[in-house]
Amino acid sequence: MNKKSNKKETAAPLSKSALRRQREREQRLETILSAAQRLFALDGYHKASMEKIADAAEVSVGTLYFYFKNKEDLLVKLLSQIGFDLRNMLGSAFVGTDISLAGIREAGRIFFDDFCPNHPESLTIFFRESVGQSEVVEAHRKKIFDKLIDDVCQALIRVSENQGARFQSNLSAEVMATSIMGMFERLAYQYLIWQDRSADLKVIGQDAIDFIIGGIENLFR
Amino acid sequence: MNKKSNKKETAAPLSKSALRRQREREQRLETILSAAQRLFALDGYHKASMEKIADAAEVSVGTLYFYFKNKEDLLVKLLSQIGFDLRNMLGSAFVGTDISLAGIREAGRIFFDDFCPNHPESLTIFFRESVGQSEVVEAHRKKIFDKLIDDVCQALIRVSENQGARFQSNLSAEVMATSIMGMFERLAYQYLIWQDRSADLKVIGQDAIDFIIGGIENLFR
Amino acid sequence: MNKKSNKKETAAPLSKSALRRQREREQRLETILSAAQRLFALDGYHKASMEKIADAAEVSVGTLYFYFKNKEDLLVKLLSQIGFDLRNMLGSAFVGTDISLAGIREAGRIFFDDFCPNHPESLTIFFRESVGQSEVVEAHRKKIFDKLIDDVCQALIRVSENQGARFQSNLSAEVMATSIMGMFERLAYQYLIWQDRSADLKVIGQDAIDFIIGGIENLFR
Amino acid sequence: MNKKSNKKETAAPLSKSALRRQREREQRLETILSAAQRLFALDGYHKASMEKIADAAEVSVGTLYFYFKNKEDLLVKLLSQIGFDLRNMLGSAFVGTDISLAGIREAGRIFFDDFCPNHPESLTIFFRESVGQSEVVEAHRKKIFDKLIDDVCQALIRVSENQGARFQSNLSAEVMATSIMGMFERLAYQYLIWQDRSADLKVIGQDAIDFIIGGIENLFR
DNA sequence: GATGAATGAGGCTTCATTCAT
DNA sequence: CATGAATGAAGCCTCATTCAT
Repeated sequence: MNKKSNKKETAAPLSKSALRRQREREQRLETILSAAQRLFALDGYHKASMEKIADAAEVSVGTLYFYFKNKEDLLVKLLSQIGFDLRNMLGSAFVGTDISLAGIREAGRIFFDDFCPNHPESLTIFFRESVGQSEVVEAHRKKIFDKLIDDVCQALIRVSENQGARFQSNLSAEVMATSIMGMFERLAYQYLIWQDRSADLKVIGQDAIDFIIGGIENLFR
Repeated sequence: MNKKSNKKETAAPLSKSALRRQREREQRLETILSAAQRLFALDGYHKASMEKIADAAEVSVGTLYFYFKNKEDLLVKLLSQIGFDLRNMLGSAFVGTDISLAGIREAGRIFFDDFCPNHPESLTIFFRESVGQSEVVEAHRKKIFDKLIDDVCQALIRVSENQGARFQSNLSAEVMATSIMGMFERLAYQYLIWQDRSADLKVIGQDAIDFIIGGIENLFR
Repeated sequence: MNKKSNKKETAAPLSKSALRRQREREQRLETILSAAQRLFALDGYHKASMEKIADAAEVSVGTLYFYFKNKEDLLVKLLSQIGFDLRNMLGSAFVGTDISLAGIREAGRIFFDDFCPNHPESLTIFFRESVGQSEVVEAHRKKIFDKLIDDVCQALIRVSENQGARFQSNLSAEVMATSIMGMFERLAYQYLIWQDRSADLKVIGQDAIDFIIGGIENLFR
Repeated sequence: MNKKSNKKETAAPLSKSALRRQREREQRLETILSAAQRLFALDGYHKASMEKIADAAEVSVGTLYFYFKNKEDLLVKLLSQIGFDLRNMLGSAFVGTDISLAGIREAGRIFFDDFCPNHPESLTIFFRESVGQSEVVEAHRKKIFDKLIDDVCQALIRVSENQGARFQSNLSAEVMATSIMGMFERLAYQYLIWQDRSADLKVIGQDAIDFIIGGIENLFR
C-alpha cells in the first residue's frame, strides 16, 4: 500500500485546521458506523448494501472505502464498538462482586434494564447479524464473548475465594460464566429481537438473576 | 442393487415399483439434505452454492430444485429435521421430570453426552448458519426454539406442582426454560463449534446441569 | 430518483466537469439503447442476452444495470423512444389536416417514405419484438398506440367539423384511426419486416393512403 | 424417432380397437392443444411451461413430447388450427364477393360478430403470443397471413373485373388486402385483447366495413 | 404408449470493490 | 479527500428436453 507519508504528522502539536480535520474525520466515521448499525439491524447484514449504507450516511461509496477496508471491516469495527460498550457497562458491575453476589445482580440489572431497552440494534447485530458471516467476524465475536465470559469468570472466582468455597470442577467457573452469557443472549433474542416485550424485561431480568444466583450457590461445595 | 423380483407377487396398495420409486425418492432427498448439512456447516450457508451442494450430493442443480423450492427451502427443511431430532431426543427426558428433577438432569446428559458429539453439524446449522438469514428462516428457528422452550417449561411447571412450590413470577417458568436453552446453546457454541473440546463436554454438561438445578430451586418459594 | 441534493445544483450552473459528465452519461445511455435496438431487432428480444448487449455496447453487464433497472426496463425505454420518434414525425403532419385531408396524406407519406426506410429496426421492435413480452411492456405499447390513434382521431374529428359532416357512429373516428394504425402496422410488417420491399414502399404507401382517403369519405354522412 | 408406422395406411380396414385407439389419440391431441391454447393466451407463451400445460391437459410431460416434437411445434400446430379456422370462416364469404362487395361485408361481419366473441383466445395467440417467437413460428404466421390476404386479394380482383375497373397500381389489390387484414388485427387487439369491449364490436365492425368499402371504391379508376 | 424424475445449459441479476476525476 | 460510474465474478434459478421404467 502506498501511504504517502504526511510530513505534518511527524511535526509538532497539530495545527488548528489539522485538529478540526481530525474531529470531522471522527464524526464522519461515527456517522457511517451509526448508519451501518441501523441498516444491518433493520435489513440484515447481506441486504444492507454498501450503497444503501453510503446513502444513509450521506456519503459516497468511495468514502466508505476510505474509512473501512471493506464491508467485513465495517462489521468488525461495529462489533468492536458494541463489545466495548457492553463490557464498559457490565464490567464495573462485575468488578464489584463480593460474597453477596451483588455485582452479579447489578450486572444483570444493567443489562436487562439499561442496555436492552437502549441499545436493541447493538444486540441485534451482536447476537444475530454478525453470526456466521465469516471466519474473521466469528473470530471477533469469539474474542468479545471470551472477554465478557472472562469478566464474569473473574467475578465468580473472587466470590468463591471470599466464601472459601470451591468449585465442583476446575471448569465450573468458566462453564457458569458461559452459561450466564448464554442466558443473557437468548433472553434478549427471545424477548427483544423476536418479540418486543421490553416492558416485561425488568421482571424477566429479575427472574433470570435469581436463577443465576441459585445456580451459582449450588455449584459451591 | 437387489431389484430383481417377481412381478406376480405384487398385491398391495402400492405396486412394488411405486414403492421402490418412493423409497428412492426419499433416499435422494436424504442424500441432498445430508450433503447440504455438511456443506452449510463446513463452508457456511452463503459460501455453499447450490452447484457445490449438487456436486456433493452427486445430482444436478435441477434435481435440487425438483426436491426443494429454493435454497432457503433447503435450509428450512434441514432446520425442521434438526428441530425434530432435538425434540425427539430431549422431549422424552423432560417428560420424565418429577420432584427429583431427574428428567432435567437426563435431558442435559443426553444433550451434552449424546447429541453434541454425534451431531455437531446439526448444532452448527441450528446455532450458527441459520441465524439471521431471512425472515422465513428466522420464523422457523423461532418456532423450534419455542417448542423446545415449551417442553422445558412444561417440565418445570410439573415439578413446581409436585413440590407444591410456586414461582416467583408468572413468567418465571418461561424465563428459566429460555435460560436453559440459552445455556445449552452457548455452551455448545463455545465448546463444540468454536473450540473442539468435546472431550470436556461431559464435565461441562455436569456443571451446567448442577447450575440449572440450583437455579431452579432458588426460584421456588 | 433518490439523488441526494447536490450542493452544486443549488449553488450555480453546472461546472464544466459536471457538464461533461452528464454529456458522457447521456452518450453512454444512447450507446446502450442503440446496441439493444440493434440486437433486439436482429436476434429477437429473448435471444439477445444482457451479456451480448453489453458486449455490443462495449460496456460491462454491470453498467447496463446502472443505467436500466432490468432487461424489461431497457425494452420499455427503447419503446418510449420509438414512440416519441414516431409521434414526433407523424404528429405535426396530422395537425395540419384540414378539409383536403392533406395532413393525412402527408403523414402517410412520412411514414412510408421516411420512417420505414430509415428506422426499420425501430419498427421491428415496436411491431414485433415488444409484442406479448410482459404486462408492463404491453401497457407501454398500448399507451403509445393510444396516443398515435388519438392523434389521428383528432385530425379526423377536425376534418369532419370542417366539412360539416357527421360520423356514422360516435365510435367511427376512433375506429377509423385504429384502422389506419393497423394498416400502417401490417403493411410495414409485411413489406419491411417479413420481406424487404422497401423499394416498393412508395407505391404501397400511395395506395394505402388512397384507400384511407376513400374510406374516410365513405364514413361521412 | 417419431416415425408413425405406415402399415395402417396400406393395410385393410382398421380393426375396432385400432379405430378406438386412433379416436382416443385424436381426442388427447385435441385436449392438449386446447390446454395449451388456454395457457398461452392466459399466461403468455413463455410463462406457460410444458409442465403447466401437461398439468392442465391432465397428461404427463412425456406425453406432450409424444404428440409434439417440442414446445415450438405445439405453438405451430395451434397456429395452423387457428389459421384453418379463420380461413374456413372467412373464406366462403370472400368467395361470394361480387360487384356489390357483399362478400367483403359478410366476411367483416363474420369476423367481428362471430369469430371475435367466440374465439378470443385464438386471436390472442395469433395476434400476440405467436409474434416474434422464432423464425419457424414467424414463417408459419406469415404463411397464414399470406393465405388470408390472398383470399381477400382474389375477392378484390374479382370485384374489379366485374366492375370493369382497374386498380391504380398493380400492387393495389395486395395492398388493400393487407390493409384490411391489418385493420382486423388492430381492431381485435385494441377492443378485444387490450380492452374487453366485445359489446361494441358489432358497431365497430360496421364502421370498419364501411371504411373498407369506401377505401376500395376509391382505388378503382 | 405413458410417466415423471433428472438433466444442465444459459439467463438475469446483485453487489463488493476499484479508480479516474 | 470525496465522488460515483464502471466493473465482472459469482450466484440463483428456470425450463425445455430426455429416457429408463
